[in-house]
Amino acid sequence: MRNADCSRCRMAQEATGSDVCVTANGAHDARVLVVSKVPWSERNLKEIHTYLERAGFDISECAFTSAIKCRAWSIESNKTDLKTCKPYLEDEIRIIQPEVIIALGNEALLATTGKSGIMKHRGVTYDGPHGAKVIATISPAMVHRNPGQKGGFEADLRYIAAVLSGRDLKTEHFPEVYKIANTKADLKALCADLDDAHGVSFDIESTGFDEFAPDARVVCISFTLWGMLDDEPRTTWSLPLYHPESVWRKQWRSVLKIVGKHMSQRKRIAHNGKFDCRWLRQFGWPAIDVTFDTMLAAHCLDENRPKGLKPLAQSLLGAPPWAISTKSLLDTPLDEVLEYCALDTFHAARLYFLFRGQLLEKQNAKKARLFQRLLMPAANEFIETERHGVWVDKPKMMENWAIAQSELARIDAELRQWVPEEHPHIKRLKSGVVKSDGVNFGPSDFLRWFVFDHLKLPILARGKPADDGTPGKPSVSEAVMLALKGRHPAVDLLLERTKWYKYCTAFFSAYAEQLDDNDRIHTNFKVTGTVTGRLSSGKADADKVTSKVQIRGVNLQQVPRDKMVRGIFGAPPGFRFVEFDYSQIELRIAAFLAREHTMLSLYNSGADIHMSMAMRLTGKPKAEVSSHERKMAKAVNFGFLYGMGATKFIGTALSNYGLHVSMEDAEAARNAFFDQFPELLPWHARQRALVRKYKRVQTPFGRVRHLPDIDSKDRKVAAEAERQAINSPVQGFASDLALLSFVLGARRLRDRGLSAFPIGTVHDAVNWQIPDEELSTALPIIKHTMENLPITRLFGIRLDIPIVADCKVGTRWGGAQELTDEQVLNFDLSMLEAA
DNA sequence: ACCTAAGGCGCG
DNA sequence: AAAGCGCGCCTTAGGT
Repeated sequence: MRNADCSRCRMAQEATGSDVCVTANGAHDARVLVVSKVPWSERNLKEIHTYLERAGFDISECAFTSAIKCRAWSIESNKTDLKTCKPYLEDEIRIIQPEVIIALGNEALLATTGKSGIMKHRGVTYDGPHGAKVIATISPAMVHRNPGQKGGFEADLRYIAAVLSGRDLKTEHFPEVYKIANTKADLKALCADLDDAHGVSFDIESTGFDEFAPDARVVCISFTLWGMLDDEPRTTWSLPLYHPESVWRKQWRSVLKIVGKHMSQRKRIAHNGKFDCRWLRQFGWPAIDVTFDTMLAAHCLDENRPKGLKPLAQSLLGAPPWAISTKSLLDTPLDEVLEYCALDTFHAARLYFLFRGQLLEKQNAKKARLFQRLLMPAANEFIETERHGVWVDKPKMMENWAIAQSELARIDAELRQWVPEEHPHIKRLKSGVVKSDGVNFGPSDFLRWFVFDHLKLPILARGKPADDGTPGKPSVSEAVMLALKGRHPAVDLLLERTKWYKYCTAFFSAYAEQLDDNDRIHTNFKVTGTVTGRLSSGKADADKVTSKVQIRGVNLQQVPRDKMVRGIFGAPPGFRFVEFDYSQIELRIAAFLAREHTMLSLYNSGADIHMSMAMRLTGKPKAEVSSHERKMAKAVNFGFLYGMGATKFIGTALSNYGLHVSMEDAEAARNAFFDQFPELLPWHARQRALVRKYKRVQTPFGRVRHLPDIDSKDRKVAAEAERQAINSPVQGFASDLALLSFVLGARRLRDRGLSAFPIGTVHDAVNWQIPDEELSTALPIIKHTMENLPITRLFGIRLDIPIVADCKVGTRWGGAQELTDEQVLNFDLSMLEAA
């Protein structure tokens, strides 16, 4: 069967000797044949052995081969090569007669099943050649390129091992009792079951991400139920709603409302329930929230792991993969959709029992408290916040957008006068006709040609070198352009262009797209979005829906401070936009954690650390330091605080101030910072020692940052983990204080019967929409809440630093008026300057 | 038609 | 020898 003289494919022309037509390695009566794309190297073979053994395989039952038969280094194989080699592979399969073929990667999948699309087909069993079953997963090479895939890869292998053991995994991981509510009697029974249940996990399938879209529909809903004494799910129900085959299609809204009246169980569980609750409230449910969100729990227990329901169920419960076959739910047979949704709730319920158990363990007591007292309430509070969204001054937005566009056009026209008629980036058809003039003043290869080849300006920085060592492309970043400023008029224009370009593409156009009929933009806040505990904001979670529609998100945390942009967000007539932000919260917390007494006393005396740095750097007296210069000094202070070295400082000084700082001066500035605050370096050392010992650090509330990289042999990687160990407790604690302010502030305003509501958080600030007549009541409540958080009662923490929240009020976010403490406490509308 | 990485930049 | 931290989004470039 091996043809040592084979020359059919292009690979064979380069390969010699034993590299030509490589045959299977391993037992020739193997039960399992592992197929990769290209022939196995010793190292790869060793690696896959380890993976397989860990997953429960018996290596003596495995053989290893490849879809491409010849080993060649410089030639990339293609589909034709796969076809050419296929007879050899099929011969091998015929002779070995494996029970199961594991196809690693898309090429192996294609060669064994004829199917393509590894992410879609992974974990599914297909009939392969000569009676063998084929199950595919991703290739180890992909895991190398993208380490985040490792967990899923290992879960797939464990699943295949379980299939091989002859167990019926689908039945093992399927609800014991599964019912579909198709008749009125069923509906009645479902409601009765819901009333009797102690706990329920629920999940919807929807037609999209946006519950406010005119065509938004709930396709179905599922529930998994259990009783008070159960420690596993008992019954799972699926209720078809808006689906072409659904008996309830015409009355889906009223049917949904009926079941919504039976949701008073003690325990309500969902995976990212914020999404489902938002939709359900939109379609008539009362304000149901979730008592235990499995995504939040997963994140709280281990912030580094993937948080999707499927990866969690597969890796932690050993569940077989489940997915929906086609893109649109409405085109998928109803039974499949219902079963898919049912499995979601079933596995969410099982994850609940698992995570609840873990959170009840003694060593997780602090995490459990954080979860119960902060994360769950915050996620539930965001349901209404996201439904409210933020108001936008639409005419103003259109006006500013038009200005940005015309500025951009003006600059582009001016820049074009330096572009010659002929240049290497003109794109021509074969006929010679110009297809495109190739001019692109964005960070493109054209711009690199324009700046460095055509204008002959010097290359000041390069991008990352390629794997083969070829140098990176010349950088056209703002810092480089700033350094070239004045060398050519085009450089100045390019610097000006960046801002307008960004405003048009990233901001105004996205805002316009997202505006609803009430001139509001609804953004998504992810409570599990970061490793430190900060929130992230932007696009909706892609996990929920199998729609392919590209939806841009609006990130409320990166709105430019420029009044031109921030000034279009605000409150509609009769309301005010209010921003409360914690003053220098991270520095205060660093002072608290480091026990840095100089810094602590500075806060009591009201000194401005950033201003002193700005004066030092610019050599100007206080009165002459601009707000921009102070902001840059802030970056320097934070840089040193979190471990920045002198070299980076030189770079910052150059790109931010255009200042050429010598190494000695840089060292001096750094030394001055740490001399001023002598307790900081010992604190850095303590954090480094902590992370080296425990591989993790935590905030006072018990939020944990795991840093396994601390054991890396790469010093750079380990040093990064050390700096993260310094930063994370500060950043995490600061964001938890803001999050608690958001939760308690919203709750207290509601308890007072006010209609004011929070719009969202921006790391150390909370924004609110408040009716004019409520300002005098609401402002003092919010300020008092933020400055006197009950963290001793809730988390057993006592802070000995003053915490200060500054207040800005306006009709718009940008340009809002700062109020003094006195004005906040004794507010009167007449205090506000005319807009 | 899709995917990923990297560069760049908005925010804190 | 060299090393601020944390995000999301857009584009380009290069790939299957």
